[in-house]
Amino acid sequence: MGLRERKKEQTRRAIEDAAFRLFAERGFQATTVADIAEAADVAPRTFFAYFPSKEDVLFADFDETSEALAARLRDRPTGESTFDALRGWITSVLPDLEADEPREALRHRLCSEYESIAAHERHLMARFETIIAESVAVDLGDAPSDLRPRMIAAAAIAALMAMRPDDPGAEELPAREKLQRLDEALEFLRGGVAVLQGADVPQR
Amino acid sequence: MGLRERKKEQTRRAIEDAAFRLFAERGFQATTVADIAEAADVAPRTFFAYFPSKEDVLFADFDETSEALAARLRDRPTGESTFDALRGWITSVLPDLEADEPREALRHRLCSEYESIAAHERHLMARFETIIAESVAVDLGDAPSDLRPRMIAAAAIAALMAMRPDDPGAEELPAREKLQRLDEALEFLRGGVAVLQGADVPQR
DNA sequence: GCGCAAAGTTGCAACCAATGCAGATTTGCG
DNA sequence: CGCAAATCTGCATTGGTTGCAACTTTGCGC
Repeated sequence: MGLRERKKEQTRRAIEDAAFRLFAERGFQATTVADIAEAADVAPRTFFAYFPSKEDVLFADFDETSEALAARLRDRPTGESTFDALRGWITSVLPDLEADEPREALRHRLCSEYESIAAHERHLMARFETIIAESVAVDLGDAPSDLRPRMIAAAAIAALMAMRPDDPGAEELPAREKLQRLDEALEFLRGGVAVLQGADVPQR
Repeated sequence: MGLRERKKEQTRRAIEDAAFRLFAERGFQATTVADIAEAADVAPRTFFAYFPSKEDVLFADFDETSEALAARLRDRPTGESTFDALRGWITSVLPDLEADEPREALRHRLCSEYESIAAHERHLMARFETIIAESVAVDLGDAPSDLRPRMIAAAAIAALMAMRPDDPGAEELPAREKLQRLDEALEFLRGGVAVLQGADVPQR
C-alpha cells in the first residue's frame, strides 16, 4: 500500500476519532463539522471528501460490515442454512463489537437522543435486511421480493438489534447470555419457516 | 370547532397540498421550502410552525394513524389476538389508502429516490413496530422489551410495508389479493408463535 | 361594540450542513 | 527531474432550520 493510501487512511481515522471524541464530549448537535475538521487538522471542506454527511461518520464501518455479511452468506458451504451462517458470522463478529464498545455505546446513545441519527441507522439496517432476505430466499426457493424471506429477515434484524449493548432487555448481558438469546431467536425463525413450508402456502 | 382551529386546519392543508403538488412536479430536492410556502400563500417561516421539517410534510398523517392503531390494539375485545386486531385495522384502513393512492405512490417513489426520505419513513415505521410489539407482549405474557414480541412485530411491519402499492412483488395486486397476502403473513406469525410457545423457550 | 389576552403569522438575522468550482499541493512513476 | 493524477483547500453559494421580536387576528368577558 503506497504512501498515498496510507495517508488517506490516516486522515480518515483522524476525522473519525475527532468526531467521536467531540460527539461524546459535547453531543451531536453542539458539534459542527468545522469543529471536527479543526480537531482533525484538516479543512472543513475535506471532511466531505471522506464522509457524505455528518451522520455518516458515525456509521463509517457499516459499508464494510454489510459487505462482509453479504460475502459470508453468499459463500456459505452447501447445506449450511442462512440461519447457521448468520450465527457463525455473528459469533465471529462479537469480539470486535466488545472491543469497540465505547463507540457502540455512544452510537446507541445518540440514536435515542437524535431522531435523524436513529433514522439513519434504521436506513442502514434495511440494507442488512435485504442481504438476509436474499439469502433466505435462496434457501426457500422464493423470490427475494416475496413475503416470506422479507418477514424472516426483518425478524432476524430485530434480533440483531436487540443484541446490542444498552438495549432495553439486554443491558448487562455477558456474551454467553447473548448467544443464548441469539439461539432463541434463530429457533423462532426456524419454527416459523417450518410452519410455512409445511403449510404449503402459495407464494406469488 | 372555532374559526381559529378551522383556519389552522385549512392552512395545514394548503401547505400539504402545495408540497405534494410541487414534489410531484419538480421532485423533492428541486422544491424549496420557500417554494412550498409561496404556493400555499404563507410566509416561509410559517411552514415550520406546522411541520418540523421538509420531510415531515410527506408523513403528516403518520401521527394520527399510529395513534389510531395503538387505540385499536389497546381497546380490542378480550379474546381477540393482536393479529386479529391488526387484520381488522388494516382492512378498515385499506379503503383510505386506495383513495389516497397518488400520494401514497409519490411517497413511495420519493423513498426510493432519496435516502433521507427512506430513512425518515423507516424511523416512523419503528414507532408502529413498538406499538405492535407492546400488544403482542400482552398476548404472550412477555415484557415489551423481550425478544419474541419484537421479532414478531418486525415481521408484521415487513408484511405491512410489502402491501403498499408499487412494492416489488405486489405491483398490480387488487385489494382482494392483498388481503390474501396479509393472511399468509399472519399465518406465518401465528405459526412462529405456536412453535415458540410449544417449545417453552425461557425468556429473560 | 370594546378592549384585552392568547394564539397565530411574519420578517429578519443568523447558523450550519452540504456542494460546486478552481487553484494550490502532493504523490506516483517514468 | 518533470509530468499527470489524485488530494486538499479556500471561497462562494444554496437552502434547511431556528430564535426573536413585532404585528395581526381571534376568542371572550364586559
